[in-house]
Amino acid sequence: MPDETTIQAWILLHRAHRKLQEDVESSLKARDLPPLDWYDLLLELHRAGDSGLRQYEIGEKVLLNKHNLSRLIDRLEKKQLVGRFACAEDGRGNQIRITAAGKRLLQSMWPSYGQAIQSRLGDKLSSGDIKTMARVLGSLVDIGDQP
Amino acid sequence: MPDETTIQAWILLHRAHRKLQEDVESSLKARDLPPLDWYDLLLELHRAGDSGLRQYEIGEKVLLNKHNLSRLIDRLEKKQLVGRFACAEDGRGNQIRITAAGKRLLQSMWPSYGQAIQSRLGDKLSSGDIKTMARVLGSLVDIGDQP
DNA sequence: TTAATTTAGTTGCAAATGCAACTTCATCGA
DNA sequence: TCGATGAAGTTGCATTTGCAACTAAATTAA
Repeated sequence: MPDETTIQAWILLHRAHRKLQEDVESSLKARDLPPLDWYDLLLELHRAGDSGLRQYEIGEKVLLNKHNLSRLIDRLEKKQLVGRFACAEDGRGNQIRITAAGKRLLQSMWPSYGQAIQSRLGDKLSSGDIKTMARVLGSLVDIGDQP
Repeated sequence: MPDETTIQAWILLHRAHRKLQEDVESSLKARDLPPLDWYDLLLELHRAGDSGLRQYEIGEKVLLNKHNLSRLIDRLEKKQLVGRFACAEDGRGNQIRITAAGKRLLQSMWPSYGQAIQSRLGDKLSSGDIKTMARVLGSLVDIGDQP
């Protein structure tokens, strides 16, 4: 059973996440920009370059399950921000690629998004604490799923 | 604008949260137990004692906005886990109090919940890292909302 | 005191999420 | 080589969330 500090850390992970998420989300919305998920996904595709990514690869990166991802991509595709293309190696799957409009959106979101991150996180913590936070959370994410 | 580490910390906050949340949530569901939010809310009410809490007080604690909280309480009330009572001091509001059944549920959830937290968090990090994580995240949550 | 503004909470509606079932294609083992 | 099993995505349906508008009571201001 977890000790008090572990419980506290768990609860704070929730609350910190919820608070920052809502803050940043609402500052995007105030500028009529799409939600965070869109940015996340487009950024991964942008980084992936011209070959794009398979859906399951995106899912692994952004930790989104396949049915929600499928519908998220539906929305982005409808706005012409990404494209679905048949996959040569695997007839079941498809390659997802970012479009020029997708890249433009990415760029146009960054000023607001970056500023929100900076004011909610960067300005609130010392750079040492930020580094520590990244290290500790990173080890939680990277660790496999062995029970 | 945020530096690379800050961006990384931000992204990892999301992914760590999502991963742990889904893990724990699914291990509750596997035992036919209600979701995390229920536990959170019931725990706050339990801690608050016999006088209960106003809805807005709960909202501040669990960082839930009022309309979602209102409906969360609807669900708990329907299951007789909490009760809504008229508030003497303020005719608009109501006091929320946990019922005996609510306390029983809290107890029955703890073994699964606690174990999930321990295996996902407690066992993965050193106790020093957990303490650090609690401290850093805590400072993010506590800090007020000055822009 | 009365009118204007805020605050607590609720509700209707649209959008997003979770779950389970389904289709289609790959792959593995006999 | 073929049949069973599994993986990649999609979709229907129920639940949950977010947004905006609403009611009702408290607070403030004139």
